[in-house]
Amino acid sequence: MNGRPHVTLEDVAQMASVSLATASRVINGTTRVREDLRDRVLSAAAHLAYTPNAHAQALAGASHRTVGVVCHDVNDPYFAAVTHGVMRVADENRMLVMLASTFRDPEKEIAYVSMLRAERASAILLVGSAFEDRAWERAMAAEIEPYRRGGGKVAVVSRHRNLRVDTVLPDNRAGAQALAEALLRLGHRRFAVLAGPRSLTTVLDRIDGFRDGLATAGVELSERDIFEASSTRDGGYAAANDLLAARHRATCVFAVTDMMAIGALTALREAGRSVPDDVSLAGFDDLPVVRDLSPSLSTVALPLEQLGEQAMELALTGRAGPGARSRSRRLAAEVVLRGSTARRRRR
Amino acid sequence: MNGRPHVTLEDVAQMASVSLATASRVINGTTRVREDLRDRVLSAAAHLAYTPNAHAQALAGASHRTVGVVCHDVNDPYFAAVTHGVMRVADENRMLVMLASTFRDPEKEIAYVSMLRAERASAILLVGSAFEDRAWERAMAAEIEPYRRGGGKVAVVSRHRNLRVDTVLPDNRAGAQALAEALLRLGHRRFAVLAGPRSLTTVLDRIDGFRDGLATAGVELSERDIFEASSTRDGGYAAANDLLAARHRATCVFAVTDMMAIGALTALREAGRSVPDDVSLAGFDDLPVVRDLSPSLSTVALPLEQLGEQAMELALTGRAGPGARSRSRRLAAEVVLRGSTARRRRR
DNA sequence: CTGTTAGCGCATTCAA
DNA sequence: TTGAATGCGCTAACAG
Repeated sequence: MNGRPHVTLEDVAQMASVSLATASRVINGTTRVREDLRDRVLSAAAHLAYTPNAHAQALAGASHRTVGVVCHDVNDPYFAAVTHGVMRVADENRMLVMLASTFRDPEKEIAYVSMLRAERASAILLVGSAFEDRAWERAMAAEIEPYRRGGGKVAVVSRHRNLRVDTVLPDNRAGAQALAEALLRLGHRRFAVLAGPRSLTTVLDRIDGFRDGLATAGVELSERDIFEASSTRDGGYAAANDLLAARHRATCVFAVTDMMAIGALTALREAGRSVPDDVSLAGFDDLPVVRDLSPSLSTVALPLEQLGEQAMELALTGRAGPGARSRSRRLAAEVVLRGSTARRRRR
Repeated sequence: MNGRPHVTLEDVAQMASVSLATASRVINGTTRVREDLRDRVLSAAAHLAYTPNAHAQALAGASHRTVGVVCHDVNDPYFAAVTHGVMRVADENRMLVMLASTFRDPEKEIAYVSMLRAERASAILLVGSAFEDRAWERAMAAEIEPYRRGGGKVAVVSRHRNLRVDTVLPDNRAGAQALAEALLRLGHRRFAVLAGPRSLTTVLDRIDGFRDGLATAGVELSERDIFEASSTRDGGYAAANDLLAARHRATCVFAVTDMMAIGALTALREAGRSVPDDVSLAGFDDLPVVRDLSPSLSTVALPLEQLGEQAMELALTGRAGPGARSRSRRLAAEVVLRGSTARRRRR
């Protein structure tokens, strides 16, 4: 910011021939001010196109209406939907959102929290899976704790061990288990999983839940049934091709995220495999677009926008300080069977 | 921000037994400082988990590394992709992005620019179509101009009349025209358009371009061939149903955005119309997901992430002040024919 | 090289 | 009710 200096409250006060204090009072509506003075200040402000300097306000002690949100990738519809929920609540509370996208780089996640801390954001929201990595957890805690000690509120979406903060928890494990049971009911007995990086808690939870569900029918999921790739459309595409190359005999494939399922669907189609006639396919998340695929995708529905809304609400209503007991809201996941899964056919 | 006061540079200086200035120099690396002092400051800072107060820094004159981005809807993949590009460049420059989503409300767009102005964001990016409305244009200009006068940089993606700012311009008109010509070449002569609100410049440009393209073959597009709805998936779904209800005899339908085309595709499928056998369908934008639809969508490809990257670059390299001549970068749009469009069949 | 000091723009005491 | 004065935390002169 250079160029001609900004219009300041001082300028407004001068033009209105009142003191700085009076001008401040008018702008903030804190105290009653004589009608005519008020009018003079207001019209001076309008005339000069005055806008308060949020930095000065923040520094002078007025609380700052900014929240920080850190997600893995804005371009992924999952995060876009959750962020949308966050923004709705932020908007209702006239707050500005500083959104950081880490490009799935754990280091960046910590760096951004640090920047947000510098910005004195009144709350920081971590949206997206934690990383299962002791060093990362420690580094994150080293940022989060002093932040909370300084009065910052923190809320996270998804499970973060060792971070005693308010949490909104999509029920990944139970959802995946219910999905497994539903797929078993369709007659399937041979499964494969297209998984994102096992370093993500979310991925682990979904695999574990799915495995547990299969176990209820005595079906086992071995390491060779799991194809790991990145949690993206291209990851799903690659993982599905790996599965094909391995000549895996699954009659039903579970992709741990809808984005991966979308990539897998195309890979299967390109390989001449019909979904669901040759192989059934299910995802997880229920992104808006999966209903428009053909076949439409069976999946586990998560209330994506609510995830964001509730995290934001927790952050807004949170009592500051690390002393406050951390709250946790669990949101149910629901199995939705659509066209991409079919009853297993006899040969 | 309340709770226990924050750790300040003063605290660090005290703990390191140096002056405030020295501590500042060490933290910012501006000047050489004696080795041992440097170490003492650094270890004190680490020990106290010190983070500079960005507000104080900004107020004291250090330029603020924050940019504001205003888009219509983070949940729409178009904006998500453009924003992704913005974030990439912002990240490379260690800048924080304050992202506002207006929920397609013109009023909010102006309110957010005002807030961003208060935040003294070093640049403001307007992503997404302008509104064709004199009052809106005036109100927006009333925010933008004082902002630029104060040294703020502004860049926009898409055409904004009467806002003399740096612009990144996807070639909507030429793209739509080229699409029309390609569709004519497939033998189509009866067309319909599913359009977003005509209050958006982008929508108008695309319709006009399409009409011009048809005109080259003497094909006219009348008002009755245009079905208007919101620029969303649901809007496309509704518009397609309107078209069906009107028993429109188009052999080819152009949806002005891919999101609308996605909704239309489902509507047509639900109505038992095969795409492209019964009717061809084309969109605009080339969202990543449209390749994974079935049939894959013919569309006009825009370099979405580049749109965001270039806007951000313009803002970063921009000379401040309204005096600076505004620059404009035009990005080409390219027709991509996929499975959703077919040669017109004889009956 | 290091320390002292003067603001940055505002909210908020404290006096009047 | 209004005005004058203080300080928020920091950077950037300036002086030593």
